[in-house]
Amino acid sequence: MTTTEAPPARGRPRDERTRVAILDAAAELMLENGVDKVSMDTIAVRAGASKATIYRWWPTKESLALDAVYRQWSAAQAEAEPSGSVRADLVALLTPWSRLAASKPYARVIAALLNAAQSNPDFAVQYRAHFVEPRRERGREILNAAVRDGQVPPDTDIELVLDLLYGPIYHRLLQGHATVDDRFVRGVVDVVCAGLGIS
Amino acid sequence: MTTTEAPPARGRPRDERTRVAILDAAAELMLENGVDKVSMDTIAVRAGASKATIYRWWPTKESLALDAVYRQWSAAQAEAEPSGSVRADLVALLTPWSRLAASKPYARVIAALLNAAQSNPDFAVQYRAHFVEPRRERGREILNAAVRDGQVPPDTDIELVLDLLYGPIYHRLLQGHATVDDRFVRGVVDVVCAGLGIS
Amino acid sequence: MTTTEAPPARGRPRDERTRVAILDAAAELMLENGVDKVSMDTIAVRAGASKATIYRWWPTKESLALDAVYRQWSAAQAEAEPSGSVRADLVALLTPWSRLAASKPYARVIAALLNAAQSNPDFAVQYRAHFVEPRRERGREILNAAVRDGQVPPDTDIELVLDLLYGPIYHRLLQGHATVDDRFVRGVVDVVCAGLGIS
Amino acid sequence: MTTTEAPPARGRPRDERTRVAILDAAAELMLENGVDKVSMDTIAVRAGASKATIYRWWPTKESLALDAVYRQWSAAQAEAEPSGSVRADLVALLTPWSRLAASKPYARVIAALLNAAQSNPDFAVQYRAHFVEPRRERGREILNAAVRDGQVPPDTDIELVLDLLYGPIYHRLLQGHATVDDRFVRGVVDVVCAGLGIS
DNA sequence: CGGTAATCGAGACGGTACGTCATGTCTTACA
DNA sequence: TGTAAGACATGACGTACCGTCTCGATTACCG
Repeated sequence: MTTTEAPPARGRPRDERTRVAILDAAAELMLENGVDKVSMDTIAVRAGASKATIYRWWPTKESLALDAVYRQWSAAQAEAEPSGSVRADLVALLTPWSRLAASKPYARVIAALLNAAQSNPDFAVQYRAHFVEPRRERGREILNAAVRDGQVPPDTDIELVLDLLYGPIYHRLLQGHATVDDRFVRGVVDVVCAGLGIS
Repeated sequence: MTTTEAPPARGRPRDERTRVAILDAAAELMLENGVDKVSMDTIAVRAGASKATIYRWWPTKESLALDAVYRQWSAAQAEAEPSGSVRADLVALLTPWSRLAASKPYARVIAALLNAAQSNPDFAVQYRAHFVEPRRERGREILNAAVRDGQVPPDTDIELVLDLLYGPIYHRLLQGHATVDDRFVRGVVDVVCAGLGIS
Repeated sequence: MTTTEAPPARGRPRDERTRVAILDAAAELMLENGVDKVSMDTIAVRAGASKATIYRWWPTKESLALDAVYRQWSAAQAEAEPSGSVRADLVALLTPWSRLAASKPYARVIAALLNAAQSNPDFAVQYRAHFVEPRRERGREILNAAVRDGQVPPDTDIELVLDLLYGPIYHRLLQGHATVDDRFVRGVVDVVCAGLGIS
Repeated sequence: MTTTEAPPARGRPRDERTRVAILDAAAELMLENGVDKVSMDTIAVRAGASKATIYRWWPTKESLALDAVYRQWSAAQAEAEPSGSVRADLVALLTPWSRLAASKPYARVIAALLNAAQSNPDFAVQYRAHFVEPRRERGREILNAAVRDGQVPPDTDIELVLDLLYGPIYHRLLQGHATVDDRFVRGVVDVVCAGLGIS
């Protein structure tokens, strides 16, 4: 049984340092100024790269923004141990994430990605696959385990519960009408748990 | 006590038909194509107006989008009678609104406004004053009445509850990972009411 | 009898100073560096104009080069009096023109126009209408007059004679294998006149 | 006196088939589309060669164009026997050459070379050494022989006569205001010979 | 036969200019 | 004064070439 060999890789290989420089430059500029206010030229100059090189690997500014921010985003993820308590697990899931999201002007970038996703279904898929689904999946596991344990009734609409958990946090992040802090996250989890009949 | 008379109005008065034509053209084009894909030139041509006239009354494209869409939005509002049941009142508040929001590609425009608001605090205030606060205020009244009635404990964090109600719906509208229908809205209200200890 | 009135001219009129600034900048830069070595951006900056404004009035760099150089070219034209002598008239026609052509690196610009004309029939027509035909026409008049006078046989192929007069001068200008001076021009006219049987 | 031996030739020798493939591809593409419209990438792909290989042997696109077209050009040359008649010898010199030049869009390539030569003295030398001098030299021989024979006065300016012969043909080829056919060539030779006092 | 040296194809890369498009301001004439 | 028409400066866009580079593979000579 032979593993599929990597192809011989003809031609000059992609320069990893350039790739990283572009992503770093994009992330820094976009977080500081917002995606729309940053030009591809500026990113190219900051990265010491060529605009053509950027377009060779990222078709649009938004796809670059997604990769660039996701790089920081995913680097700052820590998995928590399941504790047996649904409430505690949900708080442990949401709190670090909400702290990260509120720690820098990520909301501005998220809003830009969201905006781009509205008119581009392919990009919407990319966006959800990176920023939405992984986090929902973790929540889904916690809730499914709770159903198996009998802590939550078996006819519970898990997807609805996930929206009840993430929706309010996104709401505050994006609309900016109030701050997102640990108290708020705990409050959301408390009401939802109470609503599901969890002690 | 005299009502404040309109000022003498020197020169040619503002043309109301032009104002409406601009708003209509902007709303139609932006709903169909998304705010970013529509240029001010296109709106001007469609409205039979001059670009200078548009900029005279609206400083940015987003402020025009806000006015244009809010005009349709507010025209389609109906106030429901308070029924005595918190749950029923909340459903009566959220359902027509969620139907409206999902009836056309409003989410695309909302996302654009939200995006603009991230980098422009003044516009963020405008946005919230038009699209967020009026609806929250209606919900706030319902919940405050419930507190007065004793249906809800007096230490309830009303703002958090409002986010629990609106957040999930906005979440689905913007992220597009699932549809917003009456069942979903009722589900949200059910869990939240249960969480608050409402029968 | 009413002269055809110019139409009311709606909108902001074209800025004549901008037009002249663009032509001057283009002429100066192109003569100094050659058409190909000058970028539209550079011309725009030098003219204090916008690139978009240039493209609004001139579709290609070559069409701009044509207008710009023709402006200098045509300004430096002086008409000579017919003297009765074909030879003298031809010398009087060709000498000032050849001096002008050799006075600055016009040949470099002409070569660029010629090159562009090879692949663009419409531009070729423009080029000939500006740089070739007016001068040929003057020569044609002289030669036709000579035919009427009987100085030249009536079956003379005028167009061929014109090519015999202009061809050698263009040849030296473009190929650069020898200089174009008054002696050369007179020599060309002498041989051609002798070939036509003119005393 | 020893002929300088080729050096021992270390390393892999140059691939002759590649050289020919590049020249063929360049000639075909440039004649069909014009030098400026053809990119080095396109030539490389058509030739099945690498762009780096092209640049290794030809410093600029124009130098490649020169080699590529000269290859066809020189392959189609036939030497005519001296006949004793100057007029006949000149016609025999110019006619096959003018036929060749007019047989394909060579003028377009010539114009590009000429254009490049205007801004690059070294290339101008190359151009003349390939396309101008060999032909002039043949004409020079004919005319010098005519001087020796006494058919032409000894004080004749041979270079001027050469320009009178080649200039008009180049003029029509490049300016395109009239066709170059055998009649035209014979007409040029006739007038020039008459001008020189040749029967 | 193994090492050294050059050539070659593939293709990534930095850079420059292109020609287009949208924004927001302006200048004119008309209402 | 308000407005339509439309010119204009500004600046970003996304593309196309240029000429250089870095690989791995190839092909000769040379020891």
